[in-house]
Amino acid sequence: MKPKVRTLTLNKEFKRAYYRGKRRVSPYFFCYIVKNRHEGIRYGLTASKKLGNAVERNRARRLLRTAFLTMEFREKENRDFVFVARERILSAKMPQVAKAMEKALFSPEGEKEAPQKTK
RNA sequence: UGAGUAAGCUGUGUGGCAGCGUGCUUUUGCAUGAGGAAAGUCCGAGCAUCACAGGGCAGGAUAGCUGCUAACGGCAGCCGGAGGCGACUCUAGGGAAAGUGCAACAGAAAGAUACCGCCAGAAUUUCUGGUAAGGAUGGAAAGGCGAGGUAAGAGCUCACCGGGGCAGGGGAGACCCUGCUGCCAUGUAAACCCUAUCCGAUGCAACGCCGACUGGGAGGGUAUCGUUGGCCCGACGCUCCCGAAGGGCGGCUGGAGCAAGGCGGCGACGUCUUGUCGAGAUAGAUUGCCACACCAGACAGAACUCGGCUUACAGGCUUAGUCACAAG
RNA sequence: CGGGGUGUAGCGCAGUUUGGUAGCGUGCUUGGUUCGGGACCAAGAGGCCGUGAGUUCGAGUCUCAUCACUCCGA
Repeated sequence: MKPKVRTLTLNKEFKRAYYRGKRRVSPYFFCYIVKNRHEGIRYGLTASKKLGNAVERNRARRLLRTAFLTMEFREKENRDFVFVARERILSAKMPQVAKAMEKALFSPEGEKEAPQKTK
């Protein structure tokens, strides 16, 4: 029922998302969305060392992956998603993360263009 | 009953639905799926590639003895030392008469001497000689303490204690015991150093195979170079780089393996029999929801594999000694 | 997987080799100078040397363990 979802692996693809992508913010993660050509839906997960030890990083990635795979997409969509975990996700539960992701991905059309960087 | 010591075990469990990795079946399922530290990467090995006639220097590591082990800087038992009433715990524990260095300040003096003092002589407030018993300084002051002895003193002599040497005895050895002799040289080697033993280098991103020379690249750069283009993405060029870096497969999990029992040993451990197969990912797999139980779940996630060490850790459980009090 | 470096006053750094007194610049406080401020001059405060053990008479310094940050190679 769902199309096969590929993962992003190359450093190049992540950097492209950071430079070109649209940035969404949530208390639990950042999300970079960028269009691609004919690749379908792809996603990449990032949990930095600042987040905690290996157990906590694994948990953050698991929550994001499980939440992402339950999302429903249109048939012929070509997009890359890159998620960067934030610290608060460690104290979150699954329904909260799923709700936040739904809001970040499908909500308002008036999507912000990579909002003001603090620097 | 209270206090305290040592050793070890466990590390949420069960069920349902959905989902993930691997293997086998094949399109439906079945089996299996993180730890005692998987961690830190501090040691030791296996394995792989390269180098290599033999030896030495340099450099590094270790440091009581005997054993265990594939090996070790690990472990066991014992010896010496330190702490504790005790159970017990801790211990980098070779060499300072091979040599060099250092010991601030204080103190007269830091292994060499006389400041005060004491005694003797000259001399009349100083000099000479003797003296380490006393004072003072210091972490350390002429082996310690008592008696004899002396002008005053001193291992000068003696008893005890301590240290060195020699002899005898015990022990596998470290070392211990006894006797004799007879007191000159402090500390520091986690200062240089000396002695003994050990160490070739690199690490699974090792290494092997497939695929490629009309050249190839699926690598890096360029959000600020060029072409295409209104702009963005993208493609091609450009430039840097590679000589297979990328990809696929092997290496990759059956091993100094694990469990139970017997035998040998104080023990570390060895050996025999029987049984058993318990992750193998490659951006990296264990989760989500529900139910029940327990006073409620800590530290924490395999990345080639083992043996140790070190560090982190909620709660629970077991065993063996000790001391104090009370009762028998 | 492997190999290094750093941690000292609010901030930036010496001192560690060769163990005994912890210093420099800037900032801070007080006083002077000026009508006032700045600059300048003088004086002063501020440090359990990342943490914990050990060696030593004595440790910022030597040894071991540990924590944090950071760099390099494959």
